[in-house]
Amino acid sequence: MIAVEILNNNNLKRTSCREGIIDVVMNAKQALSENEIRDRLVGNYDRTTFYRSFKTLEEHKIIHKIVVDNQLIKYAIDNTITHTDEHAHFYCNECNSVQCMENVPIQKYQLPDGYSDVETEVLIKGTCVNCKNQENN
Amino acid sequence: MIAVEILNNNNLKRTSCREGIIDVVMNAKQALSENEIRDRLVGNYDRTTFYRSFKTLEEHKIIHKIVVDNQLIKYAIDNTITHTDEHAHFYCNECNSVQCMENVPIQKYQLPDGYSDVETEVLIKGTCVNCKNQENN
DNA sequence: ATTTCAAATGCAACAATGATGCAAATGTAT
DNA sequence: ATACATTTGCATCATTGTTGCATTTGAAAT
Repeated sequence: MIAVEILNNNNLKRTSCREGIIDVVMNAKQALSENEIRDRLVGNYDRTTFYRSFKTLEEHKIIHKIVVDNQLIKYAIDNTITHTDEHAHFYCNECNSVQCMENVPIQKYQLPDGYSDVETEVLIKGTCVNCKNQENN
Repeated sequence: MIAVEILNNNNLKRTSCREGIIDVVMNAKQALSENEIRDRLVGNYDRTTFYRSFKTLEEHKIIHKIVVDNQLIKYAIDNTITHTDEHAHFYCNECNSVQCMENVPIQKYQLPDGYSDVETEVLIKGTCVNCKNQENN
């Protein structure tokens, strides 16, 4: 799926800012922060425009936020776009990268009586494979 | 354990702001937002003092943050104080409350080769028992 | 109880971020 | 090509995170 199609499917106007954000996020191997995305965008957009484009894409569940300790915010393409299942996210304490663990499904949690769950977020923190390999050199 | 002991154990000076925050958070049945804690405090403290007290208590792992969608931040007493295991947190989509699910332990996730995990955060979103009961009335 | 000194507070100030109103520019359906 | 609703860019404001510094306070030593 390409950015334009995604916008059309969601009845959103195809503006270069929105298109650019989707392209960058879809092609990234890792989740990216707002600044990382802005740096990779071709055009230069007003802070407000960028902020509103993000908000729109989030509201339409095209991209989603991953928050680490309320400090670091990274964005990734949503499951509904890539047609993958809900998955855990991994945060590397060493290189501060965030990765979608597409092969690590969210497990089911047994809640006390009366509670019903709709969605579960899992953030695993540790050392990623790149940082581990570097240690061995 | 009482607030003064906790401060002593961590080699922190016993100031009324710190003591107050710990008291409020320990006695709360749910995790509280910064404003909810401030409202329940007896004294009136400068914004910076309050902010720095929070930071200190977090750094010493006396209280911990729970973040929901990077919008809502709630605080609760840390596991190391209450001597409970790591547990999932529950966010109620209806009343916006955050509760520590002390009886819902974090499950183990199998990561791809080369990844090592240190800590896992789980946030379950849904409807809490209070809100469910209200629906039936 | 008084003295002493490092630590914490309160205040000013600044940066970053979230948010809104509005005129101008742009996308898209006709 | 035209028309109109949507989006953009700019100004502006609120909130929050952060730091420097003079003053105050907690707690240890006397």
